[in-house]
Amino acid sequence: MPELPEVETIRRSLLPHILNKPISSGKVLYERILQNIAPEDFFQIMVGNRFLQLTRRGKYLLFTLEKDWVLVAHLRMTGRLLYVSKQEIPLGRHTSLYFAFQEGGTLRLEDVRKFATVNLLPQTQLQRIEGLASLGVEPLSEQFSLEVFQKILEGSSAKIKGVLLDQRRLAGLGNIYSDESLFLAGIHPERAANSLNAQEQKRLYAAIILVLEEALFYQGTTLRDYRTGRGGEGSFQNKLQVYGKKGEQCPRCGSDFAFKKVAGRTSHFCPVCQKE
DNA sequence: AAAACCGCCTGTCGGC
DNA sequence: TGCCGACAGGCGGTTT
Repeated sequence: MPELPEVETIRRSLLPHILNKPISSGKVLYERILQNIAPEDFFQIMVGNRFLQLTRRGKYLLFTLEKDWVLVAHLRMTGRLLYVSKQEIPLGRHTSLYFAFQEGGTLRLEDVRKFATVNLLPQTQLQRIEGLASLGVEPLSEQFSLEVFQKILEGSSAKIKGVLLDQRRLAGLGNIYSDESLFLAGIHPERAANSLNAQEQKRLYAAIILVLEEALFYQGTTLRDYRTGRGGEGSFQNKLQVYGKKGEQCPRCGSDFAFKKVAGRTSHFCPVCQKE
């Protein structure tokens, strides 16, 4: 499931292929992907237009177009964004939307489970996308200081796992990197966020940054659906310590890993290294 | 006000 | 072998 490192990898891998190329045509095959606009209006704006910039905020990708339009994409669970150089290659079975560039090549959004969303709106209206407007701090930015993180933790008595997943507090963590960060820091997912002592706060802060940076270096985690913008697989799945390790033992202490639903998601942790 | 729960979707897997 | 329920998890909306 694309989290921050995956979405950032997609951004970087699409960037060299899609900028400043006039869009000559396109099609929506799953209409409900368009959140705020009808297909006819959508293509009226898109055809003849060009992507000028591609940026990321949390798990959102923002394609800036001419005339101040912005296409905002969120891949949710199984969405993929792919640049395919040969226009003739048939569309995948789960293609929801594609654009063809005048000079050849297509940009495609594929999504098995159809949760992905696309909005097209003027730059000045971006705040209309509630989830985007309310995003918290970017964990790989300079704004994410230890002090900022401490404020987040101390401001909530909810379970730490739920706080890490709350995009309004911290933008970009999903289930995989939350579990990996908590394991690395040795903190139980059900601890109250405001119960962490200064040392634990610091460990978790460092763990989040380390895990995200390493995952980004390895171009994300491909367990099933995730692909880069060019169709490649990431390799951080080979570096996972705890996520998906059912039936295996903790590399640190040898105990059997534990599993439990916390904040609605399966949490993976070591019951010995991560005491409640 | 915050937290828990549900619906959206389809493919995969384990059990019988 | 084939069927079926459970499960995967991000997020918005609803309920508690």
